[in-house]
Amino acid sequence: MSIWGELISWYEGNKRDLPWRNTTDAYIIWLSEIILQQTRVEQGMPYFYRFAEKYPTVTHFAAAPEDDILKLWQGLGYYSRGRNMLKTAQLVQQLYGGQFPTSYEQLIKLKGIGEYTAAAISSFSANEVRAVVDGNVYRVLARYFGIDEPINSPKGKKIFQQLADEVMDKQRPALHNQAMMEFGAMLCKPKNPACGICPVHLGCAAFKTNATTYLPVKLKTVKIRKRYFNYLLIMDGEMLLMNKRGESDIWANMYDLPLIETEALIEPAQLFQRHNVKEILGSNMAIKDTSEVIKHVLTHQHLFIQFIILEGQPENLQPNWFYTALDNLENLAMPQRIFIFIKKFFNF
DNA sequence: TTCCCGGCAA
DNA sequence: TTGCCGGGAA
Repeated sequence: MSIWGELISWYEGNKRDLPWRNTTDAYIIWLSEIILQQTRVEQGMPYFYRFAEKYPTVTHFAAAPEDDILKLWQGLGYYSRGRNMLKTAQLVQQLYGGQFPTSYEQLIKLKGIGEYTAAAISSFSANEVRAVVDGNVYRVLARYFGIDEPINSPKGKKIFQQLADEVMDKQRPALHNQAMMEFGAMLCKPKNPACGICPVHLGCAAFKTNATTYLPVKLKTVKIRKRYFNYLLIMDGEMLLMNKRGESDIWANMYDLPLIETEALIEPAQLFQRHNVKEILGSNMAIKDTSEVIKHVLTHQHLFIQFIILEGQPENLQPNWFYTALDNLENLAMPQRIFIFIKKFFNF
């Protein structure tokens, strides 16, 4: 018995009775697996029943208009799943005469079927020895073996797939895969796992070291914010109007030029139509020139910077604005982009 | 209200 | 790598 024997016993005693678990019909299993991609069982269940009733075989499915599929899919999200299903159903109809394939190699070629789904269908319908690795399996393996390799890096994915293959109960692939996933969904949950009643907690690395909260490790996908910086270049005689930055944003406490940030790229002329800008600058300023838009890439933000050269004096200086002599510019700490522009502009 | 979760395709 | 979607938890 593999180390997961306990798990399979637990599964057999505690599994939910789900409709797609009582069949080896690859079409029905495919239907359920696609619906359950990125989707909770409770949410997918009613959809599964509707699809299975309306399209009892892949031949029925293949004959459906796309509009009907999408209508039935409505509310499930990730609508490309529905569109891909139709393509796959039609292909299965053509290539295999409506006999849904059960081998991993055939399945993986179909639209909307990736490694996970191919492993699931082939193991459930034909007991092919293919270890499924879904979100549940990542979690169970990371915790049980105490692996802190990120599960969403290419390297991590490879490691976890290999491990899953290695520890798989090869005598009963379908049962093993079901057990792993059910266990992850019911006991080894993302938050507050039920270690107290876990059948394998004694062998679990994360349980022993109290690390379930930290495993699995997932790389944060830093979402990049786009920001649009409109810098104003304003002179008073030989003095340049500068801005001292606050401490809550990038370039904290450094110096740059008076800045008007917008949610999108904007023409300087448009910018000056804005109520809040008018209020600060008044009506005595004219646009003399505008620089190219410079893209400045930071880890978590992309800045689109343009410099607007103005003539005249603003009516209201903001609290952090001040005039300084040009020969003092060398002494002020500025972001490199700003410094380069100013240096070039004043030719020093 | 925001955050987190999750397979596949391009 | 990023976009695709909706639901449930925080």
